[in-house]
Amino acid sequence: MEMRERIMDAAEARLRAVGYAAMSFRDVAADVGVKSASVHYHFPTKEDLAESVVERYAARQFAALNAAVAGEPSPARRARAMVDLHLGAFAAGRRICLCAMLSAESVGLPERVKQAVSVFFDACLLFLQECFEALGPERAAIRAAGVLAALQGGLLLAAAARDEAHLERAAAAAMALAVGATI
Amino acid sequence: MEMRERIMDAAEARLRAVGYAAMSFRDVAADVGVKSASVHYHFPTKEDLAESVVERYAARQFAALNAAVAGEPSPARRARAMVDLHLGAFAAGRRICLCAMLSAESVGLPERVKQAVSVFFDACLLFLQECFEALGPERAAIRAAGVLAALQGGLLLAAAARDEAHLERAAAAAMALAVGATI
DNA sequence: GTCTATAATTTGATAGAC
DNA sequence: GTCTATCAAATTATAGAC
Repeated sequence: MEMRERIMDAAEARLRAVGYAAMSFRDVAADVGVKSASVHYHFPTKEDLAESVVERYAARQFAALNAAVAGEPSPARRARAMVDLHLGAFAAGRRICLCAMLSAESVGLPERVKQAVSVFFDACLLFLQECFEALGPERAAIRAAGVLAALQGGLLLAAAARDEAHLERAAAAAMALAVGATI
Repeated sequence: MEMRERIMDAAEARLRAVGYAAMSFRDVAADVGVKSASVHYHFPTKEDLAESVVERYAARQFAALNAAVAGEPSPARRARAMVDLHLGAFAAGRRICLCAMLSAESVGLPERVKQAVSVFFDACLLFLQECFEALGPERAAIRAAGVLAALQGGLLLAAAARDEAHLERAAAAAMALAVGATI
C-alpha cells in the first residue's frame, strides 16, 4: 500500500494548490513518477481519489488535534490547539486548508467529495462547540463558527496576499473570540 | 457596450459557482445566448475576461459600501456596513465572494487576475483599519483582519454546508470583534 | 459583431500487453 | 501493478465568411 499513499500525497498537494478542477491524473502521476493509467489502477475515478484524500486529511488533522489536547481540560487551551493546527497548515507549504479549497469549488464537485468536506467542517465545529459548551448552545455555536471562520478566512487572505501576517492577525482575533477577550 | 456587460454578468456567476479553472468560454457564451467566438471578440483571453470581472466586482462592492456609509462617522456602523455587504452577497445566490473563490485558486491563476484579487482584499482591509484607527495601527490591523477573515470564512462554511446559519454566526462574531464586545 | 470551422492541446478513462 | 496506446470529449484560441 505504499504507492497508494504516495499518490494521495501528490494529489493532496495538487488539490491544495490548484483545486479539484485543475488537478489532473497526468500531473499527479508525473509527481509520483508513474503513468496516469497507474493512478487509475489505484483510484478508478477522480472522485474516488479526491474522496480518499479528503478522508485521510480529516483523519490526520483530527489525530494531531486529539493528540495535542489529550488530557487537557482547559477550554482555552483546547481551542488554541485548533488555532495552532491552522497556523501549522499554512506554515507547511503556504497553502490553504484542503477543505477550504474544495468548499469554494463545492458547486462543481462530485457528491461524495462534497460530503467528505462537509463532514470535516462539522467535526471542526463540534470540537469547538464542546470547548465553549459552558456558555450554552447558542453562544457556543456563535463562538465556534466565528473561530473556525476566522481561521479559514485568515488562510485565504494570507494565500491571496502571500503574506503570513494576515493569518497571524486573524488567528489572534480567533483566540480573542475563543477566550472572550477584546482586542 | 451592452453585450460586454451581459458577458461579464454570466462570467461572474460562473466564476463564483465553479471557479476560474472550471469556467469555460462556451458555457459563458451559452448563458448569454451567443457563440464562444463572440466572447473572444469582447475579451481576447480568459485572463482578460476574469480580470475585467474582478475589477468590476471590486468597484461595485465599494460603490455600495461607500454609499452605505456616506456621512456616517460611527466606526461601529461603518464596520457593520462591511458585514452587511457580505451577508447580502450570500443572500443573493448563495455563493461565496468572487475574490474568495479566486484567492483559493490563486496558485494557478494568471498574474493580472491574482493582482486584481489582492487589490480588492487590500481595499477591504484598509476600509476596516480606518474604522478601528482609534485603537492604534497594530490593534486596528488585527481587528480588520479578524473581521474580514470571519466574513470570508463564514461564506465558505455556509457554502460548504449549504446552511446560511454558519454565515450568520460568523457575522455575529465579526461584529463582536468590530465593536470590542464579547460573545 | 457574430458566425462556422478548425487547430492544438489537455482531459478522464479504458483496453490489453507484459 | 505498471506500461503503451488510444479514445471521446472538452478546452482556449484563431481565421475568415457574412
